[in-house]
Amino acid sequence: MYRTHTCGELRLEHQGTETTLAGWIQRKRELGGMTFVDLRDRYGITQLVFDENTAPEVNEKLKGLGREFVIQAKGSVRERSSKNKNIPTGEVEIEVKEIQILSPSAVPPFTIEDESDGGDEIRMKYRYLDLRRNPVRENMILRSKMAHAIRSYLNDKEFIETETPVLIKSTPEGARDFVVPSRMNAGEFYALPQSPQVFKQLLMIAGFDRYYQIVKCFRDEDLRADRQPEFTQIDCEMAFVDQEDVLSNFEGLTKHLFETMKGISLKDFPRMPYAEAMEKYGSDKPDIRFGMTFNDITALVKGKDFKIFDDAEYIVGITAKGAASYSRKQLDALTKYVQRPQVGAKGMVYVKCNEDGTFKSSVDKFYDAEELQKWAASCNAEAGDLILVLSGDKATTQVQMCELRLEMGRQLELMDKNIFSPLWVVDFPLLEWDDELNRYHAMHHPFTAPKPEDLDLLKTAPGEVRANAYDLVINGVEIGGGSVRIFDSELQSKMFDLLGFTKEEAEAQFGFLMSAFKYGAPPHAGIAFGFDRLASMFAGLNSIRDVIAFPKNNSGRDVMIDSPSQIADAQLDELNLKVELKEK
RNA sequence: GGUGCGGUAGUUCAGCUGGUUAGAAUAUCGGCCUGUCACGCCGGGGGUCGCGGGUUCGAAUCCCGUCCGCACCGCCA
Repeated sequence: MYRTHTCGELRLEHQGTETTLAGWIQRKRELGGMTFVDLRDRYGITQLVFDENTAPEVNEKLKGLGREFVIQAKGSVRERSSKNKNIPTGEVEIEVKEIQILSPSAVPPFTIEDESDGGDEIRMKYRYLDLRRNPVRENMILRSKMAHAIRSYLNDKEFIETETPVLIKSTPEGARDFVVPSRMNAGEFYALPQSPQVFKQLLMIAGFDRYYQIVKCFRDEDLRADRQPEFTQIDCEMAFVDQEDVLSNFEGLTKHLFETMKGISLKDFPRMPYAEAMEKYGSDKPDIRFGMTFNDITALVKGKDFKIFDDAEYIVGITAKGAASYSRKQLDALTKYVQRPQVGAKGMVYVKCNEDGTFKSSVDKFYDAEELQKWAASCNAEAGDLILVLSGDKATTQVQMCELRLEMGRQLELMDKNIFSPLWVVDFPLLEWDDELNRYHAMHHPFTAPKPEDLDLLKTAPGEVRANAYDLVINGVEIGGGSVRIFDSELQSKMFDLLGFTKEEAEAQFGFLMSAFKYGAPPHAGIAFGFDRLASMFAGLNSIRDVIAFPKNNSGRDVMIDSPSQIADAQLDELNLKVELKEK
């Protein structure tokens, strides 16, 4: 037996107990005649004492020990003469009678402490050491508990957890696929799933009624703090339901998670049509922790000889409460911010609504106080507020203003990490025009059902057709999305047709689904949540890397195991492959 | 594919308008220390200043290229 107790459980009531502990040496404090050793495991830290009463050979053994050695210590629990109130085991210590080195340790490359001296790069290279640190491990425990809570909630509601294959078929729609060569089928490749989409629909046709899976998905696209090439989804599908059933079920799940994980009870989630989100926030994932919504002032400001506005398709203002005191320097910095290539605005117009009722704007030459008063009225600005205006073509300007609004939200500290403002964005467009391909592509995916009332538009104005598709957005983060699916093979054919598939292509890629629809497909709908994003949000972190045990870096590399890597010629040979890199 | 920031001791960083032997903290090693718990005190060792090229009498510092990391844009049905 390696241990009788963990390093986190001994208390004053254990006084006199003979115990055996095992763990890592957190720290050694040598005071000459006596030495304290903090022994650490997942559960806590217990202090070991060595002094003149300790056997000489034990004290001798102690000399060679350093940080992160794994040792076993036998001894008795006693009350400390000077207690440490900061840790739960701080009232006791172990009077050590015997120690054994279970495993020595080299000096670790960074300190294994809550506030490590190590930067991201080295901690990722030695992730197994990083995971020893409390904050990192706690994130993983949080994730584990969330997964448990999700499973138990969905199991209680009769959802069947079903595994779907990881080696599937590549499809041209959507993100790039990761592919896996097949040895037994020379020259052919599996693809890793971007989502188990078609399988869960087939499970509905199979009559499972309710399916879920906490499942790895794969997308071969560039990474971000909130995007990894392999990530985890809470994937769900329900039969004989409409949009409302899905929203209420998963609003329920979300509330349950906030309640059990964070003790927060959320009010009912507002619903916002996509069109409204774009008009008011310039984004399909608005952060509604704060207002500062868009005000379209296009009609109001045109015709005053200000050429930039006269030439613009769309002119939009937001009101930053209490920001009239912004200095010239701050305003210049804001202008610079929107001019960065990432945002890409040409310039920014401001209007200070001064406390004394006067106005100071960057366009005083063109607009007098009377005009600016109208702007203020339009933008709900009062004395002391600052109006910021961007202009240009509508779609671009909306995106730019969205960035500016978020930046102002940050500057004015309106984005409290401890406040959670969820909403459902609904009525997404079914299709989106793709300039490159010169055709429509599915905004969500090709299996999404158009709204019945918009069906007639499919032929005349496909871009205006709305879908029964929905996203869950919390604090400006897209947590998940889903849709009501097509369950009619004819409509599905029509969709593939609209998306530029020939009959043959549709048959080759999704023939199995089309035939399945012929054998009694129930109406069904589903949703998928980004589990990593949800976990990072619950942990109060911005990067999903922090809630993934072994994440990949910006370039999609695992710097610890050093993957991806080349494979042996023999392996290539078995796969009937020859690697010849294209010239750049 | 693009933009920005960064790469200096094991680690985190300072130094960067060119000029002595490249510093600090921490880690590490040695000595002293019987109630520490970020122990304390004294001392030591530790550097391919990412890499390559250029400018210069002289480059961590300036220029060009390149690699790597992070954030973002494009991309992510």
